[in-house]
Amino acid sequence: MKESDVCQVRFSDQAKVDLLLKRQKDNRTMAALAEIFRVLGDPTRLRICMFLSQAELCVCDLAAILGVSESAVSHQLRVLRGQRLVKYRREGKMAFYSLDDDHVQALIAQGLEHVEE
Amino acid sequence: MKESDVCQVRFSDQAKVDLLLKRQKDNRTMAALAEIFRVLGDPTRLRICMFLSQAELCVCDLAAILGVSESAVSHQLRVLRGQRLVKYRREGKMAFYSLDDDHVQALIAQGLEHVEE
DNA sequence: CAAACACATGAATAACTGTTCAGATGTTTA
DNA sequence: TAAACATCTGAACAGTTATTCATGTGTTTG
Repeated sequence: MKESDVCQVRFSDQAKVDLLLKRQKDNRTMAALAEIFRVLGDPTRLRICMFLSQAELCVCDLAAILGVSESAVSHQLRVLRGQRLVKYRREGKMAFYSLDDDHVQALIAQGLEHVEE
Repeated sequence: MKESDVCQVRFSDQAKVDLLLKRQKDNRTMAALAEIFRVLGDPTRLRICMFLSQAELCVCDLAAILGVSESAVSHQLRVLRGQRLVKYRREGKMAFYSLDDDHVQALIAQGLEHVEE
């Protein structure tokens, strides 16, 4: 019987499993990474990021463009802020949002490559 | 009163809004992209992809490494398969999974750059 | 100062999601 | 052929989440 014909774990190929477990990123990093993807995984938030990659926009601009309420946009912007995906600049009563850094745009571009294969 | 002091939409700066709306990706592409991010946004699925980027693994290997039930892994692999993020190779009763293409790994690497700033 | 305005926030609700459990499918072994 | 095995699948439940609604905060305008 070939070794590869059997589920390794049941035959305690602990070396292989241990190696993978040892090499893995720490839990905090993985949780943070999953969180970034999760945040970009909502259509409204993703579209916000797409538009912000092209222009600095205020809340009601975004609401009008996206076709959702300003309240909904504000809630989502808070989530995006929490992951440092967007930043904002206050000017009087206005709040102008933009992407926090270039990583976000690069991440979206990378995702598009997979989608538009 | 400066034009930038006012929310453009209320003053119907339709040119700006229309330009962004015209430039935007079509709904299908955006939905697909959000879906990719959403799928990678679950810690279990993300960890599966991380491990599969290092080795071809069967379901019970993954279950052992992740510390979750084989059923849960199988369910999540189906989701990953649905987005063509992973593929599998049958060999008797075993199913060996691996990443579908290099985009996935590139996407995760790009995400890590943002997290490990 | 009072009203209008842009935005933020808390609570509530409806919709969604990941895991578990029980059972099914198809393959291999004794 | 029967039992063991690896995997898959449907239903159900608990936990999470995005939006709405009402209200609060701070700024600007008349």
